Amino acid sequence: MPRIVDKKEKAARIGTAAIAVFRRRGYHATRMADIAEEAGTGKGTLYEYFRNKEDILRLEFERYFAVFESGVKAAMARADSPGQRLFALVRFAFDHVREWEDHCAVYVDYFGSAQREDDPVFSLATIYAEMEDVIRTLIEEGQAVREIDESLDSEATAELLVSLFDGFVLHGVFAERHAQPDSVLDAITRLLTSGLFAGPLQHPQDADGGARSGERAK
Amino acid sequence: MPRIVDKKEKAARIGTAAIAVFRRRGYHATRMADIAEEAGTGKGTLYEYFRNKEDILRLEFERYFAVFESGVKAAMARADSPGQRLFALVRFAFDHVREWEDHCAVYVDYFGSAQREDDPVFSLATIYAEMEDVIRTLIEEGQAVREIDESLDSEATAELLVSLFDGFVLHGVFAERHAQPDSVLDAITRLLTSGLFAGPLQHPQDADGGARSGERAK
Amino acid sequence: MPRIVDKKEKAARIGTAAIAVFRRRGYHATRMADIAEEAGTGKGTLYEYFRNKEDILRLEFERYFAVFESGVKAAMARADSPGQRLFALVRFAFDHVREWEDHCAVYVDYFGSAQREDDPVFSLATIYAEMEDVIRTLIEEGQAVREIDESLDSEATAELLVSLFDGFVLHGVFAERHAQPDSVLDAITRLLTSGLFAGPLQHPQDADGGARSGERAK
Amino acid sequence: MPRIVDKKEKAARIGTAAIAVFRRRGYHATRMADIAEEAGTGKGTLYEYFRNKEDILRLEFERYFAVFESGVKAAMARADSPGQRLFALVRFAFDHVREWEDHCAVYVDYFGSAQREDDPVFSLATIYAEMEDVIRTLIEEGQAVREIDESLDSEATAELLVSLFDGFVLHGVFAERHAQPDSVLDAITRLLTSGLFAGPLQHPQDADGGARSGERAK
DNA sequence: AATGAATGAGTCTTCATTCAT
DNA sequence: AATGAATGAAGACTCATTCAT
Repeated sequence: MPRIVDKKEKAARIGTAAIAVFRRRGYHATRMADIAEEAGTGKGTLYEYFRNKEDILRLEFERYFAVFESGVKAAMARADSPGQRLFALVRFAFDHVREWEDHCAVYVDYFGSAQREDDPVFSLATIYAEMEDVIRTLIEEGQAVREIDESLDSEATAELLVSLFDGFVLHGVFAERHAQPDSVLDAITRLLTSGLFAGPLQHPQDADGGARSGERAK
Repeated sequence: MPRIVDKKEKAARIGTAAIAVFRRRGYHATRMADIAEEAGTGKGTLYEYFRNKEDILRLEFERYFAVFESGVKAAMARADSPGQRLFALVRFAFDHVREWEDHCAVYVDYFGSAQREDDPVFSLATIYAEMEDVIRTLIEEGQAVREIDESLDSEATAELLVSLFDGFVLHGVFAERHAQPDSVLDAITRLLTSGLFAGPLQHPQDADGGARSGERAK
Repeated sequence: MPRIVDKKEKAARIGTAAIAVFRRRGYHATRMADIAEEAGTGKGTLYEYFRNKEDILRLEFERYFAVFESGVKAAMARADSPGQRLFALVRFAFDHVREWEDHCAVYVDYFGSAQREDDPVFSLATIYAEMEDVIRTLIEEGQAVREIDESLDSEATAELLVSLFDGFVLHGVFAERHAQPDSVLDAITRLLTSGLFAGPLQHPQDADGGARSGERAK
Repeated sequence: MPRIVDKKEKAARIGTAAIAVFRRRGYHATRMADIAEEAGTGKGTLYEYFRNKEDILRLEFERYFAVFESGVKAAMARADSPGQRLFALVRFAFDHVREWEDHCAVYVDYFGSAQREDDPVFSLATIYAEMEDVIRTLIEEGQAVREIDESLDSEATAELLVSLFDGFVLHGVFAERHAQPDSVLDAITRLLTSGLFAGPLQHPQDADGGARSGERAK
């Protein structure tokens, strides 16, 4: 008999509004009043749907991540070889990030300062570790069937790919993108496929003493 | 005269202390009192050397960036071809980042939320744009002398490289690194040189309708 | 007509529920939502029966006090001499308090902080003054018929008895009672009847200068 | 080199101011701003000396209680027999309460609602239990040397005395005192010494069925 | 009549910054 | 020059009360 509301939908509206403001002003600079205003409600109403400021972010993150996870699964299910699955995974991840750009920017902001390794759902470290594991396995499977170059260090390459992904996200936050995102994706494809150089590169001798270098170039 | 040396040194001590605490607790969570304690001074003293909290970060950033810039110049001066200069630049950047890891982590934290396009010294966007410009030019020069594959989109690839760099930084902040940093650098070298795959990859047909895809793969 | 019965009964249910929660959590810490939950209604419903939070307490207090007043009258009507009326009054008061223990505890809580001398029904000061008046009169009547020791200061003794009563209440709130309430009542009876000591007590000389003491002991 | 302050003294000033305002407005209704104003400082300053609102009360309570405890010891040391020690204790307690009237009123307010049995320093129940123990022991010692009537129930009487004390405090909070406090103290002395009545009282027959009564009167 | 969703006034608490010493 | 005591602006959060349904 009181007002009837779709609680889920209203929570979603608030969550979306919050992400928008977080993106605009940054998580820390955002006041609850800002979120309320953006969502078109009173301050108190926010607390009917979320326990506190951090909780709004957490719940949005869970939503974001659930979509990501199921998307990854679907994308990989459509591919037939380890290498193609790897490709599908990379492609999906980059597309997903572009679609959830605001969320990503906010997570960089938020996780950039807070290490909360206690909460596994909210722990980027855990999520990254899982991602790297999946990728590493794909690389190794690809190597087993000679689809991927056997000389690759699978662990390092997995980390590299996740880093590349992170960089793509971060770049969208820090810098204005000048090139078309599509063309950057093409460049990534190109890079993964055949590297940058036209032919074997003549490597420079390490001039700084080579302390950290070793036998890096082939 | 000795006064001046003292001043500089004390400012440096405070700056270093601040970065250390920022890294540990995050910029926002760090209180001036924390910095003072870490630096072994009183709170009030901080304001003898810096205008405010943000100023401490800004000045450290300038120091970081000055070293970076001169290092880039030196590294490039030692190489003889555009491709090698590009390589030298990438190598130096990654080494530099590892050496200034705390600073980088703090910048991710700080710039992750604040967009201050007003202040050109403090604007990552500007700095990134410059970096990308240098890299793009190198790529184009490399292409002119057929050292670098002419089919590369120089702008997109420049952005990609900077992103890769960002990702490397970010990953150190967000995730624990599992692979040795050196082996990741090797993987990067490897990737730049010849891509991931053993031979031409058979690309999957895009199953999701290809809305965003176009003719991405060659 | 049945509506009216319902109304009264529901108000009573809410009032009882409120007292129970007030007792458990304290008046200030109790939220209207708690009362609603305890009463098995919605929050809004409370306001159909009471103007506000304080009003719930006020109305319960009036109910409590009405029962007390009529009980006092009945008890005194059954006794035949001033001294016996005094005894009956004391006995009834203590019994009443034990029966309405939760109410009493809540009043201590509530009146402990709020002085609202504006509302005479709700003013403990007024009620106490009346009680003391009744007792003082009884004492004086008892003294007139030589039933009560004439050397007693009737006003001070009246206040003492009310204080003793208060203390009994308060003690139930503050401390866990260790002795059986019945045995405490017995001790009170005993005390009123013949004091503590076996014979005349040799009073100590006041060593602290006796500023406040004077010739207190006979 | 910064402003030099007697931290102890300033904390004391704030504590005293706080008690005064708590007394006037009640603990719950008092805002930190009120305390600050009364103490003649800014709001923030309060937090330099106390962790939070409750802490102000807690620390004042500890001060109050320390004085009480040492006073009790001193008073009892000056008396030579159990009965006289009991008297000295009672006298001191009542005097102390009058001197610390504001504190007592505030404690009634505060403890009236909050049961915090977790915190042993702040637990009235513990303190009361200790007091009752001391008194009970005194009574029993007095009985052993036939100074105190052996028919007394020592536990119940101890509780009664503490209750009487409580009541005296509470009465000062709830009601305006009409009789002179000194004369109430005299009445207490009188009561303890020889009860209220001139001779053996003819007890009324319990008319209410006597469910709770038993053989209370002699 | 009954309800609980909505609200914003009100409060504690934090902390960057100032400034007397 | 160095300090830390003082401060108040600012912000998260609570909860009595209102009111649309």
